[in-house]
Amino acid sequence: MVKLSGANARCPIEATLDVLGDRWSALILRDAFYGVRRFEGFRRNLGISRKVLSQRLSRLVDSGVLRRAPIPDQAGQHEYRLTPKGGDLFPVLLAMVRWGERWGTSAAGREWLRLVHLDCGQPAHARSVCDACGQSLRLGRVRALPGRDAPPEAVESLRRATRIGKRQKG
Amino acid sequence: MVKLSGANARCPIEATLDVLGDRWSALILRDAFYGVRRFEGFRRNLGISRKVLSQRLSRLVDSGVLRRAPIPDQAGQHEYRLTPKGGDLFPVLLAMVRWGERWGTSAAGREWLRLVHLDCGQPAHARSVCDACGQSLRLGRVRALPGRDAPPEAVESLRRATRIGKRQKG
DNA sequence: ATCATTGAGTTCCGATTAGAGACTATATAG
DNA sequence: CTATATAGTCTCTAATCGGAACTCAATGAT
Repeated sequence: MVKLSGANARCPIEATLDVLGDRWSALILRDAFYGVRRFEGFRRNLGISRKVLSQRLSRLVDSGVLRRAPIPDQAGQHEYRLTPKGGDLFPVLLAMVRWGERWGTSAAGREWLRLVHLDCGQPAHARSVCDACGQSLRLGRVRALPGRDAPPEAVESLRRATRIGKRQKG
Repeated sequence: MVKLSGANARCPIEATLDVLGDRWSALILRDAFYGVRRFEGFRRNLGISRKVLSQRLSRLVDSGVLRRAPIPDQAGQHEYRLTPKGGDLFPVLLAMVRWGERWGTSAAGREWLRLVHLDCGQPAHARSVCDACGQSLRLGRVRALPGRDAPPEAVESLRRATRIGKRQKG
């Protein structure tokens, strides 16, 4: 599952999944947003094996969302911090929080996590709005089209999406 | 990676990852948003093996984000459609698109996918705003605290997050 | 009526990956 | 000089993946 899928490798969602599409990587980033920075911190919080944690951290550093920085006055030790590229994943995590609060198993009425928006003091519930008009982006009101630089395979995929199996007889 | 992590299983992000935390599941949902509905449609678009596709679809149906519906006048055939629970994952996908467009490998200036917001006719770029005050939710301006119903382990995790390894000497 | 095709899976196999746990290396504390 | 914490690496077994072949039902073509 590490391999990219060739022609689709540039689809923006797949690009994001290269970083977040693995459960452990996503959880590590979640913890990074919570403020965890050190190897042992991630390990204890997540209960992940050292081997896998080591691999995932390396991969996250390689892909530029975390950076491995030495700790001053603490020779030989270092910490993993979010880069701007990594911090920009915040909206994805927020959207996940939102969904989990609404639909997660036995989430009904439960408050596991309290995110507070410091600018207004209210609980931070994320809403997706259109950057251009400011209105909520709702599923039937957004149309997906192949972009200017979509490879032919992708154009075909998108065009084929609704048609497969509809058995166009004529 | 299928197992839930015990005490943390109710964290809303983990609840979301139970559905989206596997690359194939995420890609299947992406295709579902594009309009793909049938087994062979997913298979051809994704190049996924039949076995894994079958497993993933079953899991997505079991978790309630897709529903398996018979096709009228097409005996024995059926299609997979997003449920309201599944459709509500749209903001997560939109946030992923946004990140991939900004940071994906060689995404610079490329337009692979064109999402159009039908309400305003402009390209649909998602922005995360606070449901309460309407302002953008930015990383440093959101504080994570244990919620009312957080289990003790989670409280400790969140409290420990920034402290591990800081070697509190006193 | 028979044969081929398509849709939707299931089964088997070899290769990859995950997780548990032991081992290592370095630095600090006592 | 020994014990402990940090940050890994190594080994072994068990689960999982992709690919290919096989199944089975419903059409479509001859």
